[in-house]
Amino acid sequence: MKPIEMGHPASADKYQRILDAAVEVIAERGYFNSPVSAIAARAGVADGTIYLYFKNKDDVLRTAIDRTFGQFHEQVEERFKTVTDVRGQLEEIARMHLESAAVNRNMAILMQTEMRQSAKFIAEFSHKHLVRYIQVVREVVRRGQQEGIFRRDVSDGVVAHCLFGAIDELLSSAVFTGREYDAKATAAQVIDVVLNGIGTVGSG
Amino acid sequence: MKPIEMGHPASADKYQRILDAAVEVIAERGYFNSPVSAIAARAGVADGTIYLYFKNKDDVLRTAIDRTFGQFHEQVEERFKTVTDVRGQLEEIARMHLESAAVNRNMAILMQTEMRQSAKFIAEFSHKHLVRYIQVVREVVRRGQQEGIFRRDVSDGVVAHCLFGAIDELLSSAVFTGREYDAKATAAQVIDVVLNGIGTVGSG
Amino acid sequence: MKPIEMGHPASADKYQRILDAAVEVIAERGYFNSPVSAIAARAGVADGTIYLYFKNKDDVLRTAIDRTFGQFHEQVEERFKTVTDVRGQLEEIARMHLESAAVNRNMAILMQTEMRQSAKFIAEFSHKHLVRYIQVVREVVRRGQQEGIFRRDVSDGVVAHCLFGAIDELLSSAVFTGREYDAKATAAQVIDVVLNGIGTVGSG
Amino acid sequence: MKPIEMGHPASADKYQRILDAAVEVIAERGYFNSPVSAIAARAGVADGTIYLYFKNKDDVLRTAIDRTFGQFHEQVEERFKTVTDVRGQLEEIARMHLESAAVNRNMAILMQTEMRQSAKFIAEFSHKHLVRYIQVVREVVRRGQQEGIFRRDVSDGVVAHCLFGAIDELLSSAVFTGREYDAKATAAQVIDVVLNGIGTVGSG
DNA sequence: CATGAATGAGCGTTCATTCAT
DNA sequence: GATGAATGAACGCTCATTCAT
Repeated sequence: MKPIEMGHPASADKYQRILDAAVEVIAERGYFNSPVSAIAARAGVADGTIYLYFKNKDDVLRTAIDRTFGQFHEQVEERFKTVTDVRGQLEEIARMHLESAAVNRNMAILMQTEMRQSAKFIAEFSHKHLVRYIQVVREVVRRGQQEGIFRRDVSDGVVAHCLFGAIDELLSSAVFTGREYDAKATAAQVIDVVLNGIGTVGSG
Repeated sequence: MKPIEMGHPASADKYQRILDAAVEVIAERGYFNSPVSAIAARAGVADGTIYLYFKNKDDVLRTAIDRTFGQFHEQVEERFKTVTDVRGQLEEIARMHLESAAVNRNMAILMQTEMRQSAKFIAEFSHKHLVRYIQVVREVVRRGQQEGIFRRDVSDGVVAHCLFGAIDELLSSAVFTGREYDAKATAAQVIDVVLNGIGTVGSG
Repeated sequence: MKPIEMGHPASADKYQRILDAAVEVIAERGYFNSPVSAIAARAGVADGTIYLYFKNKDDVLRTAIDRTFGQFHEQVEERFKTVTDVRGQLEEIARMHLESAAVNRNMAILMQTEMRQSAKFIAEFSHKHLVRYIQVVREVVRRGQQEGIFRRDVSDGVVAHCLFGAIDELLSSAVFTGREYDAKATAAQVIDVVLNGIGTVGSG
Repeated sequence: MKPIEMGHPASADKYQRILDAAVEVIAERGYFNSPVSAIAARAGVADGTIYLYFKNKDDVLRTAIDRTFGQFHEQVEERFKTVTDVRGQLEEIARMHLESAAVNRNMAILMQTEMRQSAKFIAEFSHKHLVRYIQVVREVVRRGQQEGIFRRDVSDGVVAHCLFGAIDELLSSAVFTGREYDAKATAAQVIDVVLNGIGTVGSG
């Protein structure tokens, strides 16, 4: 609403403060155990204020997740301009995925929990985002197959899901145990496993 | 499947009916949109009856999940008595994982969704089950490494998570899209990818 | 729900107690100024109990009014079996209208106030009841015209509305000033005015 | 119609616009479903501006009704200067009543609905206006009785209420069904009914 | 054991009103 | 004067849980 952000400490960007508060509170307690009043309190605004910025409680969560995915996809696009080889691209995606979760651990928790909810409104928009992510991976894999770098006897879809699943599960485990990790090294490891396999020569 | 119930001798039937109803209803509507009264109605008992068998609503879900994991682990143990080679064991785990989800799709939905509720819930309860699962895989991997069948330069933990994540994600995708799959073939594919990698010779 | 009413003083017919409380409270404060909690408190039940007996707040008001009109129409039908002359019937309707308001003054207030509300849900079902009432009067008037007892040069509809309006307004005035009245005498007066007019001979 | 406003010299315009907007919006949606913000929007002013001109939301409605009644009574007084016979005066009141409702249908809706809100509101405020109206009619009737034109054996109060009620109910019916009517002709009909009665000679 | 009526805390949301600008 | 962002009390309604029968 106010185009020029002036940095007033107290009244500054309530919109963002509400989003941050929501991510924090929901990561801690879960969406359905997070009353709007708790989010408002954390953001330092009145309950009603939430509804000046968002249509309803759903909308807050949706917006927070949408923005995170939006940023992630922007990053990926940007990065793909300079890294163009398939293996590099897969490593970059894995790294950015792991890194963004390390940067915003609350959001990572949210992704690991609330996005899997079967509650209709969550399921619908979450699915959309995941599908898009998988799609990106899938296209890289397909290109790798065309270039003869990847085997053609496994479906690109299966590979994409395996890759995403592997990364996501490593992340999940780190998030829930509170373990720290090196995004770049971990990314390299996953890609190594999926590209080269864990079998010693001749085991296949 | 119908062992002699301990502690609910006369009413093992109702106990089980409530669990089944809970899984059904929660899979359809989500935990927070499933009133106890809906579960009771589906089970054909009075609302209050649920509290004769379970401490509270959480307890019903928790028990349902516990039992499913329990059965899964029993199956795995049983199977490992006859299948002893590492590759075979990994394939069996993957197959049983995918198969049990196909057999009881409602429970599969629950695992993909409600099991990953709020950080608290997953941290305190679900995580325990996943850790145990991962542990089993990990031991197989470790044995493979000792036997020289698997590379020793990647951590068994990472491999275990990658394997579990890959299977789980394929499953998740199938559950959400409603796609049918052949558990054995799909299991073979995943194991193939993770053991042999997707890179063509020399790409690694 | 309990077919045989056993007269337990405390738990007896909550349904009726809620209806009575609603009529009381709404008569005092108006529908929109009567929180469900106030109705529940007056009825001596918990807020949630209202929803065991009624779909929602609207439903309580609607039911109360429906029942009153239902009883009124039953009375009218019953009475018309023995009183068959048109003048007598008009007097009976007027008397019963005024009497039922005297018997249940709160309901009378409700009719004079809440039934005129433009709020959609009220307007719709109120209109239905009023139309039915007018219709009954109209038919009596029409019969009087056919029998040559009433003038044929004024529309039955206009006469019906005049009659209803006259009675209703006398009632309204009595209700709001708290004045007592003799239903039979008042009814006779109204009918006298509308049948014979107030003009002295030759004034028309 | 645009006298020089006292007390709001520069902003008579906004004052009136708010009143008009309130009448419009409340007629459409009902008082309790008309947020102040909706009235402000319709008037083309900010929400807060309403509170510069009116004490609160109630005050806006009250003022709108007050002014309408004021204008009506001015009209009646003015008209009574030239029409002095009792029958003529009754016809004029009825006509003006019906006409003003036809001219400003929104206000008519308000009178038929919102004016009759909760007992308190009507008792304390609206009733005053109705009493004044009735009083005027009553005096005309009384004069008619003194002049021997009207019967003396029916109370002037009863007659006044009958007359007002009849007109009001005809109006109400027209408003709710959206029917158009000829104010003068309708007024004549009502007066005819009440003065001459509907009975044929000898029926009384 | 089993019931289901009853409870009441707690939720998401609205909106009359205020007040810093 | 005029604004409209902000407030927070209040609402209608749900539902996990209890307990008299």
